[in-house]
Amino acid sequence: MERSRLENTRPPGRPRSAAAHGAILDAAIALIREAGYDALTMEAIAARAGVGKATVYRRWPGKETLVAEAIGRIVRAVPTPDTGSAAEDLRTLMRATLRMYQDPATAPLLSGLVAAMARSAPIAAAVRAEFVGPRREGMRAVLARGAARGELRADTDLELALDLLSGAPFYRYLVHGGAVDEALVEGAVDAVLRAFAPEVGPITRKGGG
Amino acid sequence: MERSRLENTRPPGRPRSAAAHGAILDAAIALIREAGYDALTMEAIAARAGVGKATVYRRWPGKETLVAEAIGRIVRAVPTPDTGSAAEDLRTLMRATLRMYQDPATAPLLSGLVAAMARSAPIAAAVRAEFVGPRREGMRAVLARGAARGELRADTDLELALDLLSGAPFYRYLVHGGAVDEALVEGAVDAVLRAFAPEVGPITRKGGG
DNA sequence: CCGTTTCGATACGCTTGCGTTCCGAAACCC
DNA sequence: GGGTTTCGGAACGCAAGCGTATCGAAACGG
Repeated sequence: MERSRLENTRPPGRPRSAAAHGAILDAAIALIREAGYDALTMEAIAARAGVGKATVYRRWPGKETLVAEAIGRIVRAVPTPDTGSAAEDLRTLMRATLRMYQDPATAPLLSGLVAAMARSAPIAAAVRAEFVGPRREGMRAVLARGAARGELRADTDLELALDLLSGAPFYRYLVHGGAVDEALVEGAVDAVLRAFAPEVGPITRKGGG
Repeated sequence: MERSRLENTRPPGRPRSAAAHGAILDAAIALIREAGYDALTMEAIAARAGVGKATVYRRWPGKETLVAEAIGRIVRAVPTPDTGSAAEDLRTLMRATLRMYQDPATAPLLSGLVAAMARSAPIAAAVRAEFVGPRREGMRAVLARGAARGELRADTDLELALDLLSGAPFYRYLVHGGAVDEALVEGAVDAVLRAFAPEVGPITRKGGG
């Protein structure tokens, strides 16, 4: 292969193990799940990954940047539904959110991530870019399509609607401690749909799709 | 004063300083504000309070119980309005919430408290009892009165409404990073009022007050 | 085969914070 | 004044985690 040599002149010596790289990131996520962000130690990461500490420090200068990169591994690819009904699409998305809160392997991550975000701007940026952003954009698209279709008021404050939908289960889980269940997410969707329903005017029946 | 001697037989020796007690709790809160819960150290608390570490450990067995007691000092006495209009009362309460989020001395506490709650059940209980509970009960009372008065649907899910109202600014501040401003809290109140408005029946005009 | 680099593993020095213990001084009761 | 306890302050031993250094072995290019 001449190409690879010409394109990025492979440095001499033994190449870095991609497997080790991935194992380290996976170990970091697993440990955050189990004990939270601030119980996370570089030693534990290396041990869990079956890797020497030097192998970790060779790749990342410290815990912060490592975690920032690992964030992207938490949850992947939440497909954005588009059935033609904002109500149905919202329910689909919120049920996926519900699953996350009910998953004992994922929910404990939340408080750790919140704490990490508050303390580190790079981590906050990474969480928003890799984790919050994509989900929020998907939901925003659903709401925007609903507004365009007339299911929601044209002047709906999408950001407010998004924060209402995402904030309710988030707040209940982290602060209030109540049950994050189907009733909550369904209720939140219904409430938002009612709150931003178009004015009940002269015609306006239901059959829009 | 014979009474005090008879009632609780004061122990011999120099009595514990109430001033030191308060200074320690205040110092703990001040330090959480400045650097977050997990940057909080017993040494820093004692130093800030102008107190020896022994004086701290004589009163609390560790950081956790100390913080649990200090929580009550963060914010005091949020009077529950009762003007006869749930809309107006809600706006009053949410504006108080807004002030908390906009206060640079208070807002940074939130993420620290969330992290502390996630790690310690006693702290979680203390935060809910001293901080979240009273505010939530006040707002629940406002909503309940509104429902009784017919401003809200009789079957309104109060817990859901509360989580929507409190969750939106909470989520925006901690996760999304957007501006927590008047538009957000006013919008949230309006949205909840619309979401749980009684069915638009025959009469129902606006003049309720 | 030789030089270079990474590999997993271990040991090291360093810092930080915990919780305890001591000190002389002060405050309280008898 | 004597006995007791707390006071603020400092020192202590201990444990944990950081980031670096070193080891022999292994994986590459030339």
